Amino acid sequence: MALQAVKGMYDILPDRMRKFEHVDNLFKYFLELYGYELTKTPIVEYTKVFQKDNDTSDMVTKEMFTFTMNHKDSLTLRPEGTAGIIRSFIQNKLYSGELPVKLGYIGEMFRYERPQKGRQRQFTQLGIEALGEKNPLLDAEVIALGYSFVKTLGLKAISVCINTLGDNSSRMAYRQALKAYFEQYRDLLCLDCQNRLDKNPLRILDCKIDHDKEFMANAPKISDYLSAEAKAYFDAVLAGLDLLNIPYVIDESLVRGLDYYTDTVFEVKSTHEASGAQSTIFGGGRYDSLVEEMGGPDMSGIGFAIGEERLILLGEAEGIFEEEKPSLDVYVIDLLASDPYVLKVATALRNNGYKTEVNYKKRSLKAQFKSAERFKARFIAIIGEDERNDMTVTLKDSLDKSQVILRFDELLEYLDEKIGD
RNA sequence: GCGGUUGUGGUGAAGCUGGUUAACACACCAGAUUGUGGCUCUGGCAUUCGCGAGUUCGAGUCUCGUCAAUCGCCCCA
Repeated sequence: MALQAVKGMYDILPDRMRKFEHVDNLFKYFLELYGYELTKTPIVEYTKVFQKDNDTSDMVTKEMFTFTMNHKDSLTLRPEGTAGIIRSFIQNKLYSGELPVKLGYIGEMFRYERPQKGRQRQFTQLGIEALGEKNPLLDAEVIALGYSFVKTLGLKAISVCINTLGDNSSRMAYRQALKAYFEQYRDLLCLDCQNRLDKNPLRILDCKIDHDKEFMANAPKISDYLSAEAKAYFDAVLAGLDLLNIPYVIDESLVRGLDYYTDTVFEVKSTHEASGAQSTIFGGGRYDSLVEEMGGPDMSGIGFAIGEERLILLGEAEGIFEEEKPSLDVYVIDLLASDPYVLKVATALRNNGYKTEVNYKKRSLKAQFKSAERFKARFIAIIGEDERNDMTVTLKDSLDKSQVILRFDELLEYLDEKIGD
């Protein structure tokens, strides 16, 4: 069988790569604006890094690329960015300096899931984590960073959903209440939800099948189980968003997949039809206990991760990218079939900052002109026997089709005048 | 892990109830035009229909399997 890429993993070819570059650059700009520093952690971690005690999410139980090397440690291709960053934060004792520590990352993540639109087995996340400070204004600021990044990129059809899970004790109490409530209706729940009832009752709330059933309406609400502090905290986050003019929707069924979140959780979704079943562009939230659980100091953190492929998919649907391949300054036509003088000219051009392409192939002048056109070359330099012998270049301007013969040492000066800024 | 749909050249695709030379268009290459881009014209470009079996005198067309893509469920960025 012919060789092919692994299922769910895709090549990023030049046309698409330009879009990734564009998105990456804007993201890096926002990191700078908000004082986050770019970091890189390994793609592979010990499996323990991703396995929390009493974690019930499917992602951790069955959707990871996990393997064992030399019958020793179990390793896992990272399914998300936060755990690795926190491991690094603890291992490198970053908590001993100025707080919060604000880190950003761009990297590949791996999840063993069935691929579909907006879901790949290898995908890229752009993320940030702010560690070591718990303040509702910081929460608002983190959301603001992501929101304005996505807005500045050019996406229009987006909506910010936010919720609070309360602190650990609020959350526990709520979870118990939900479980008790749904237990009464166990037989009425769909099969998936009967399963969720034991594993993760919060997830029942946003089940698509059971959503409209009668007993849903009276299910306990998180807002009734929040401690006074948790309630005040959430209100302060919302006030922060109001202040920043960020529109949001409070969604009490928003619980997020990973179990470590406490207090603020949020998701930014696309409302564009092209998003298919995967409409979440980015999501994140605050985690009070994760750092400590992983062996670090008792510090809270907050972060989010953006799915870059999804972002690009939507960007394409909303037409925010320039499709044009970058143009060339000069295309050098070689009529002599690989004469060193041709390379000398091309190199001189490149050394002076002109994007230059050379034809090395032996083919007709006509074919070379067509090639130059495909590259969208502004100038076409023709080198044949006469030019080589006289150390000149025939230069044709593709805009007005005018043509001049220049001595080699005049060429750069001429171009500087024509296109140099 | 579960379900639906699809799979013909570089691309978009035609191919009727199985009948033997796999349309057409674009792109690409060459030439007409041996130093000039467009147009036009001429010619070239799938030993073969994702892959493997089977049914048949005969399979791109039917059956099974397999791989892949795609959409949805689950889960999630």
